[in-house]
Order: sequence, then C-alpha cells, then structure tokens
Amino acid sequence: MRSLPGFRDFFPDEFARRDYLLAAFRDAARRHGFVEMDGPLLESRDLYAKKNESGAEILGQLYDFTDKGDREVALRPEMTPTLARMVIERERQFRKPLKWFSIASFFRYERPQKGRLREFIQFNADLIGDGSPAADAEILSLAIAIPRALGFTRDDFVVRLSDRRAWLGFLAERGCSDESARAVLQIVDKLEREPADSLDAKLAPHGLTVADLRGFITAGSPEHFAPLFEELDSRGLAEFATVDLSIVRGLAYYTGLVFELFDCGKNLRALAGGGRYDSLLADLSDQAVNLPAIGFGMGDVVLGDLVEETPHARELRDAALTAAPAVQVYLVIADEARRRDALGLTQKLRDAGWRVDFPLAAARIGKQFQAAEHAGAFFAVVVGSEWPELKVKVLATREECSLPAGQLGDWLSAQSC
RNA sequence: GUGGCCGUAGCUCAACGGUAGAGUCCCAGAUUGUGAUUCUGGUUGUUGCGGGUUCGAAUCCCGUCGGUCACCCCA
Repeated sequence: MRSLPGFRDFFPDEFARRDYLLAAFRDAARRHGFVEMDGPLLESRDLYAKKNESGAEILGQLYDFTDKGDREVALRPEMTPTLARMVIERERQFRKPLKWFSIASFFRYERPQKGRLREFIQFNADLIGDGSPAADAEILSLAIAIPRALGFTRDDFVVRLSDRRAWLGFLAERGCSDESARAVLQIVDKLEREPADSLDAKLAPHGLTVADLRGFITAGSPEHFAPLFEELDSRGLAEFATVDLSIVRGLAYYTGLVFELFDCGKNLRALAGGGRYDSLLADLSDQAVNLPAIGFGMGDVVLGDLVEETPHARELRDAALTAAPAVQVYLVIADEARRRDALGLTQKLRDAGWRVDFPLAAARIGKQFQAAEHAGAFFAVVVGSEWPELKVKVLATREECSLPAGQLGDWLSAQSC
C-alpha cells in the first residue's frame, strides 16, 4: 500500500519541514495585514469551465467526477475561482480593499515530475478593490517577503514583471485585432522554448516576426512600470524586481501586470506567479460586482525544493526546527519508586506550557537519556531517590546541576529557550 | 498524452544466467543512576507484479504498475 502517484505522505520530519514553509507564508501575510480565509476542496465543475475563467488548459488537468447526487464536481485546481465566487457573494459586507490570503491543497491531474505533483499546497494572496500601483507593490512586497523570510536574498531569486496591457498596446499599434493579439500572446509565452522558424510561421498570419517580438521585449516599456518601481523603491524593494516582457502567463483571466518569482539558478520552475485580473469578478457576476484585483500563488513544492538545494536556506530551516523540538524537557525516572512524583511533576510542567515527555514503562537510565536525545529535548530532569532534589542536565552541553523540585519551573523559565 | 532512465531488506546499494549480500537503521546486551564512540548478538525479502525464453532468471525478452527526469503546462 502506497500513496497514489503524485500524492505525498507527510511523516513527522516531513510534516515539520512543510509546517516551516507554511508558517513562513502565514507570518509574512499577517505582517502585511492580510487575513486568512478558505473555501471548499470540492467545487462545481462549472466554476472552472466558464468563459474567461482559468482557460482550457487547466480543464484537461481537472480531477473531476460525478457525485452521488449526479453533480459534476471537481477538486479545486487553483484558488482564484473560489475566491472570486466568495467575493461576489458577499463583497458588500467587507470594506475595500480586501486583503485575503489562504493556504490550501490543490489538485491537478498531470504527470508528476520535479516540482510538479498532483496534490500540492499553495499559498494565495489577493488584494481586491484597488487597481493602483500601490496595490501592485503591496502584493509584490508580500511575494518578496516570503522567500526573504526563508533566508533567500537578491542573489537567490528575482521577480520578473511584465504587463499584458503593454503588449496589447504594442500589438494594436501593429494592427492586430483583439483576437489576433490573444493568439500572439500565447506565442510569446513559448518564445524561449520553440525554434524561431516554426514561431515565425505561426506569427506570419498576424503580420509579425520573432524579431518584432524580441525587439519589443528588448526595448521594454519603462514608462509603463515607472509608478510601480517608485512604490517598490520607497520600500527598498526595487532591487528585487526586473522587467521581463517575455512573461505573459497562461491563465486567461489576467488583464494587466503579470509577474513570476524565479530562482536565479533557473534549475527550478517558477516559485510563484500572479497578476492583475481586473475583469474577472465582473465577468463571473454578469457585471453585478466590478472590482479590480491582483493576486498570486506560491506553491510548497518548488519552494521546498529550493530550500533543500540552497545551503544557507537549508541551514536556517534546520536551525529553526532544532530550536523547536518535539520535546523540550524529558523526565528520566531513575527510581521507579518515585514514578508517582515524576508524573506529578510532568503534569505541572505541561500545565505551565512546556513540551514534556517521560518513559511510559520502567527503562534503563541509558535508554531514557537516549529517548531524550532522540526527541531533541534541551533538558533531562532526573527524578530519583534524592527526591524532592532533582538533577537537571542540559543535554547539549552535558552540564548538570541539582535543585529542588519546587524550583524547576522557575529554573526552566530562566533558561534562554 | 509522448519519450529517456530506474524498480533487490524500513533506507542506501551490491550481486548482472548458477544457493540473494553489505552498510545503515531498528531491537537486545556489554554498561543495575547518565545520551553522540566502541564491541557482541538479533529481526526483516514471494528481488514491484504478470507472462515468456532457459536445465536454471534478481539478471535476458514482452506486458503492466510504480518511481524519476524531460516535453506539454504550471505552483
């Protein structure tokens, strides 16, 4: 019996590493004034199949089935449609702008590979009701804060910015229709991956060449990004962002700014991706709700891989995990006659908030110290025939001292952990 | 959905046509009030599964399932 392909079991060590990432997500979001929300794991399939929604690509990856009530349903492949649905339903109850985040599991039926699984956890942050560059900068600030909290620097990752409006403006100048422009953007997305001559053939009907597209990408559109860079610069974050118009992103609902976080090694995939979707809410609600919105998603898989493969980030994580062991205090029962006293002491420490463990059955002292060590405990407290006098050993330094049981709580509190 | 590589003990791997092994981990002891070393002993396998070739298959062939990497796409 194993887990299904592309699905993961999380044994305690793995769960701790996962929780380290999720805690970084949650903490960074709260530092930016975002509040946490969630929706259902299962949604109506229609939510993803509507026009202007995710796009046909994601439909092929849907984990969908018919439930016992003959409803066509799907495990959620992304958060934005659920979020949009919820915002449309109750947006009048909330002051704008909305700053919401979520940490949730998502499902996509695709071939598992490096950085890509069938179930993954994704952090999502969305800022709804403000279409200004200040809102863009706020979202980018959060996207940048997460890898920084994990120990990554400007040398490890970069935000690549692009803008669909800049592209649409350029393509309109070149005489492309809206429909034609949409097709060209799909080609831009493949610019780095497909050979130039086959792309030229695809571009010919639109009156363009690869050289034209490359020319626009190289020339850039600095005036387009000036207000955003000013915002970022005030926060001291401008160095983390760079304009790269070759990014257009696949999802159909993006309308303006789009961006990706990329690791500088480029061995891995995008760490995060997002953008502005100013018409999605209006489209989904038949114009009943019309709010500008921007958001991004950051997955746990690629980010976790990057932590694992970056020595300074891995050391930071391991130090953090060591500093928060499963057990802080281990009671060594050296004399079974004192077991009852040891249990009383255990309970007192636990009530005071310490993470405490002890042997459930009589065991050799050596075994008990081994168990303390294995659990990562900072202190071993020896309860023996000298009771109520205790011996307390700092496991890391092997230093030992004696003190009365009544003073243990205060003594532990005075330690630096 | 397409293609490359790989499935042997809980884990990492060896044996590559001739009786399935090592390290590690785990358990116990050496050590009856002290954990990272050392030493001793012990548990664990339908060699992923199914079929074929052969006197004989972990080994060669086919299929299948799984892993992994790349394409596609994306977190």
